Amino acid sequence: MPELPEVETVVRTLRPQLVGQTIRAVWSSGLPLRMRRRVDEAAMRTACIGARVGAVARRAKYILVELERRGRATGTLLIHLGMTGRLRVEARRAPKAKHTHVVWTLSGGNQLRFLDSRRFGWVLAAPDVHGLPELARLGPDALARLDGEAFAQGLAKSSAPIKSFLLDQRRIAGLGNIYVCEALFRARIHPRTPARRARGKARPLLRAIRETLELGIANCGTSFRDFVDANGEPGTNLDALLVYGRTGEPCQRCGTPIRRSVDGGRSTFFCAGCQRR
DNA sequence: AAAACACCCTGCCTGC
DNA sequence: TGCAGGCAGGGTGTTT
Repeated sequence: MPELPEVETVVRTLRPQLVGQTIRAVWSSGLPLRMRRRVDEAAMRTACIGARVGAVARRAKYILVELERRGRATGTLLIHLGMTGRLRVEARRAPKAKHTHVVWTLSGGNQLRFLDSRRFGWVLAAPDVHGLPELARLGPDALARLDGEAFAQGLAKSSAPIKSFLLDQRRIAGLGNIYVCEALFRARIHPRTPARRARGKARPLLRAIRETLELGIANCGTSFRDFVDANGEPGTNLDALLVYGRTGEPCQRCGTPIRRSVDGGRSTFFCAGCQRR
């Protein structure tokens, strides 16, 4: 479900509720999550119980809850929301909603809860998560200061459609289907353009990506179906989308009806007038 | 090595 | 009202 702006929104709403809290207990449903992997409850307990939350950060679409003991960093709780993952902070006595898979009890009397109906999300805790392949293979964060020249060189070496290129988290990390469609529209690049042919547009494309993501964050995320932040609030970015989900509506730049195609099994929205092959 | 595809899972919406 | 089919913003492993 969530892409970079949604994850950033969750992190921002989570941070004030978690930092300074000590984790007292951990529970998990035992059901398998992403790739049929179960949460390693023993490792989770070892890393979390008695630890204090020092910071809450984001790397691409991952949430990092930094743990410390006696003021020293001792580990990280790593969370990926997948498609339908949600984090909520609720009173300990509040009933556990359906699809609750992990619960961390906090010193203040609340619980952090991870819910995920489709179970495409992932949760783990470890002393050092940075060497894990999940994080190690990520490309530069899409909101980091990106090197336009390096990005252009990456484009030049790939024949994949530009949409696939941008969705590949090893190239640039944090974009998903919605924001890729939006960024390509802003940059006037057809989604099926071979990456190497978009090389000359590397800088405008990076600018479009940044604008798209910053707008998404300013609007607290896109709530297309059911995205909500850690307080249960939906974002308002749906209204700001220019092409995604707008099949048949006139392009806001040229009036051509927005088209939908399917690429690699995923919906693509674009304007055939502005985004020429 | 890179690109294309199948797969993981539930919920919701559409059309019959 | 029920049911089948299609669709969904994620990543990963396997095949080509």
